[in-house]
Amino acid sequence: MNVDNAAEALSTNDIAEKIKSRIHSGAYAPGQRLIEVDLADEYAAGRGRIREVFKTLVGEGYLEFEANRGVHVRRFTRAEILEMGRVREVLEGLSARLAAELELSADQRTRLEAHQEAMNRAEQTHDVDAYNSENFSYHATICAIAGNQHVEQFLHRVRLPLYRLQLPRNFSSDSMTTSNRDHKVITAAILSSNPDAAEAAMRAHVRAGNAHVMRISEQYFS
Amino acid sequence: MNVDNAAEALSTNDIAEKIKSRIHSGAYAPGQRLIEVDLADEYAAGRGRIREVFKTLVGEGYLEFEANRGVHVRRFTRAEILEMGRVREVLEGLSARLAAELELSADQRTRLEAHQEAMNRAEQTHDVDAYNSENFSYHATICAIAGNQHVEQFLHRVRLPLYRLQLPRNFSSDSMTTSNRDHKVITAAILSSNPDAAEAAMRAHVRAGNAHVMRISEQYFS
DNA sequence: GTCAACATGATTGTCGACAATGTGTGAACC
DNA sequence: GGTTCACACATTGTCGACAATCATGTTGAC
Repeated sequence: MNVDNAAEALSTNDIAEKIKSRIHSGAYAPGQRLIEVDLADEYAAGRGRIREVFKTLVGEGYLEFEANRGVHVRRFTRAEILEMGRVREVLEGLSARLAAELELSADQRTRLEAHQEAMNRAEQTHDVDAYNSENFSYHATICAIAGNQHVEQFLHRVRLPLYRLQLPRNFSSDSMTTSNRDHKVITAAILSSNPDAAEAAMRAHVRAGNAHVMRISEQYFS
Repeated sequence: MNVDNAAEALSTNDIAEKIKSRIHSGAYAPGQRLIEVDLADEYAAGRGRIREVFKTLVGEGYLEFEANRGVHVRRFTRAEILEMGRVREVLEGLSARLAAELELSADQRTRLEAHQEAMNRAEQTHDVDAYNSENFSYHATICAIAGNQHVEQFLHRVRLPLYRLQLPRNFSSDSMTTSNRDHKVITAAILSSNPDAAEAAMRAHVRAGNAHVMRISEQYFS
């Protein structure tokens, strides 16, 4: 497309981040094959560097590798997403548990409450986009409070398919209310340092989300 | 050491497997730096290929990368192992739950029972090595029955530090009895299709193992 | 018209060479 | 003797070239 893809020197890490964000945004669509020389050209790098980035992104679950065919953007079937959903259930549950086990700092409490209130506002004003966005931040915040690197890393991986399914109609105004009811229970459990309740509520919450995936139209899985 | 490292052509995959097994066996010790040109020489490959293998193994948690310093074998602190232990707890729990949710085939029942009986025998004969080995197979079997790719993959990652800690004295004859008591409960829960019981028992079992790690001498973490 | 064999182009697989970076050693100076 | 600078060595970072492989389209025989 662009003729002037001269660009300045990008570090190998920058390239990886750019490719990831293009996958998230859908600029690189699920199933799309990525040609080494094209990207090398586009990012002003040699093929070797692109290849190494590919290997890293395969490891992170963004790309899939096929011998002598290179890589293509990972495509998730409904069955795979549900399989990942089961894992997400227990990991989000652990995340909530770990957060509830800690004595939260004032700052952590404030952040958690702020996200909860933002979701409450979005719910009342029926702002689906805002709710969606805050929903992600909320879960990320709990994960950050939990402070377990592996939980964070693994959760990121099993959440990958959701980013692409993160469409406005993913939340109807109705399911938004249901979802936020769960959030309030989780928030309360964490703030009152009740690990068992926090984990149980979070697991139920994610399980409900998975049930939602089961009802989504087949077209989204292409 | 060897002068005659001529060797035949190894596929890139073979190289990755060989490096992994050397890490497991301790031939490449935790913290040891791996020099690209040395391995390229040893495995009769170019440096580029070795670099790509490194990227893959970093992604799998075997190696750690440092800018301009290459890679070294991942070293786990006690705190990290305990952090991974928390994740292992819920993932092994999920593994047991998923297995218990299924209608097991005759073959699956047989395999599970065979491992349980092998552990029983090892317990009675106080054969710590056999018990250790069967213990790993037992957990792997449950995981295989569960049939969730992500559970399997993630569990493999959080089990990594245990392979190196898999030393004879890891199980005293006493703790072997305690451990196997858990196993019997888990096996029964899976065979009788009781997911809640299976998960709860497995979580308690892993939690006990983590408590054991907390008491291990500091020397093992080097 | 159909199919096989072949030729061709596109893409990945692999290597070696050179540049950039970091590390350690030794000499010069205070 | 101790500190600092500079040089040499070891190692990683990057690229371009060539070989191997795969996909596709074309030719020719039946």
